[in-house]
Amino acid sequence: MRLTRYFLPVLKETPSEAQIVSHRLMLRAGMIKQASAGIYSWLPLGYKVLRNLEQIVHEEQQLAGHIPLLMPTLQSADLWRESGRYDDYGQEMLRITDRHGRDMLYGPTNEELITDIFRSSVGSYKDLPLTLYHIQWKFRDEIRPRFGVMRGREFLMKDGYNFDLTKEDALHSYNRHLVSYLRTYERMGLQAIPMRADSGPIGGDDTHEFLVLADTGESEVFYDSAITDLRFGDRAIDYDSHDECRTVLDEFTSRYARTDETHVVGEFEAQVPEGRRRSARGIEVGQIFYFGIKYSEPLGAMVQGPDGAKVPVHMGSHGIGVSRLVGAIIEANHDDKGIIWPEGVTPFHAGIVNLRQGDSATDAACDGLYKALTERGLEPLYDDRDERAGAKFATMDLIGLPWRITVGPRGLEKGVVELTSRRTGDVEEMSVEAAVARV
RNA sequence: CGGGCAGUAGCGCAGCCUGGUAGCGCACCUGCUUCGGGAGCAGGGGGUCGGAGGUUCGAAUCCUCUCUGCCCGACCA
Repeated sequence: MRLTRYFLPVLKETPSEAQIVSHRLMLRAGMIKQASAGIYSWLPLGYKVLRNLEQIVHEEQQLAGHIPLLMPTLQSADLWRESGRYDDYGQEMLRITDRHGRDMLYGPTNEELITDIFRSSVGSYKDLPLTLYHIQWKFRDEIRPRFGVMRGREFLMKDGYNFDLTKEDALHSYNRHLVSYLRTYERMGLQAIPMRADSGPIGGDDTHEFLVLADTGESEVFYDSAITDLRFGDRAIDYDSHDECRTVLDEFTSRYARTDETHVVGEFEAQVPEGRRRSARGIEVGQIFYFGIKYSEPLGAMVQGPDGAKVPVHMGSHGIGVSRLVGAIIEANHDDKGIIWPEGVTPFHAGIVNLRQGDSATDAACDGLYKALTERGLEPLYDDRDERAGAKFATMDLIGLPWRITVGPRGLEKGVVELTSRRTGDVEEMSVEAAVARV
C-alpha cells in the first residue's frame, strides 16, 4: 500500500480523553475513532489488525475441529425468557423494542441462540461431539466504559459452544479449548496465562480466564512466577486425544495462578515458595467454561443416547475478546515512540521510507523494493509522501511495523538501503535484495 | 449510581474571575526555498465558543436547566 493512497490519520498530539497507553496509541496511529461512549469505528489500520486477529482465531479454531457459523447481533427476548436470563442479566443488557412492540436485545452472549440452533437440528448422540463458534459483535451496556477498546460497550468476541454426550467428553472439550487458546495467544505474540477464575453470570462448575500481564490490567492476579517460563511452542498436538490435551492442561494449570476473585492467601503461601510468589495486574483476554446442563436442560437441548433415552447434552462455552486483544497486544508491545507489532499480527510487514520523493533513482529503487516484497507475498507500506524524513520516521515508529527499509540517494550511491528493526532499533546497511530476503 | 473534572477550528490549548467584533500552536490550502530524524519564510481557509432558557444595550464570559466526555469508587469480558 502506498501511503498517499491510504487513509492513515495519525495524530501528533494525544486526544485528551485517552488515559492508558494502548488507547492513546490507537488514537494517534489512526486505528480507531470513538463514535460514542464505549463504541468505536475501526479505521483502516485498526481494522487490518482486527482482521488479522480474527484470521488467527479462525485458523486455530478450525485446527481444533471447531466449526464456524454466524449468529445475529439482535436477538429475540423470548429465548432469554426461556432460559431465565432475561431478568437476571440486568441493566447491562441493551433492550430494544421493534415496531411491532416485540422485545429484542443486542446480544451480550449467545448461549440461548446456539442452544436453540442445536435443539432444532440435533437429536442423536451420533451427531456429537459438536463445537460451533462464531466471531461476532457483542454489546454489554457497561456503566462506565473506558480504556478505549479494552473496555468498550460494543466489542468483537469469538464465542464458541461445545455439545457433548457426557461430562467426560465435555471436559475434554474444555481441555481442548485451553490448548487451542494457548496456541492462539502465542501466535499473537502474547503470553496469556490461564488462571482459575470466577464464573460470573455465565455460570458453571469449571472455568479459567486467560490473562496477559500488564500494569494497566483491570484484574489483580496472584501466581507462581515459574508459570511465566511455560511455552506451548511448536509442539504437535492431537486435539482428539483426551490424554494429550489433559497433559497440556495439567502442565499449564498445575501451578498457582488465580485472579483476586478466587485467590486464597493460605493456599498461595502453602503452594508457592516465597521467592516465586507474584502479585500483578492482568488483562483478561479470554475465558473458558464448563457448565454442564445449565442451558441444555431448561432449553430442552436433548439427544437420544444409545439406550434410546433422551438426555440433556453437556455444554461449555469459550470466549476470546478479539477487539480487546488489539489493546492488550499494544499494552504488552510498545515503547515511548509507539506501537511495536508482533510479526503475527502486524498490519503491514514492512515500511518503505523514500527519503527523496521525486528523485528518479530513489523513486525507482523504492518501486522495485515494493514489487519485490509484494512478490514474496509480503505487504509493504510505502511512505511515498513528499515529506521530510523525520516525519516519515515518526509515523513508522508510531504505527510500529516490524521492519523499516529506508531508501535514499546517499545510500543508493553505495548500493545499499537501511534495514531497521522496530523492536531492537538495530540499523543495518545492505543491498535491496538482502533487505527483501530478511524481512 | 455516588464523588470529582472538562466541553472554544481536525488535534492540543488560552480567553471566562473583572461581559464590549473569537485567539495561539500543530494539522490543512497556495507559493517559494528546503530535504538523511516531526523544515523555513510569506500568504490563506476553517469555529452559531456542546445545547436550551434567562439576566443585560450587549454573553464564550454571569445565572438556571440539560446533553456529552474523562477520572476515582461500586459493577463488569
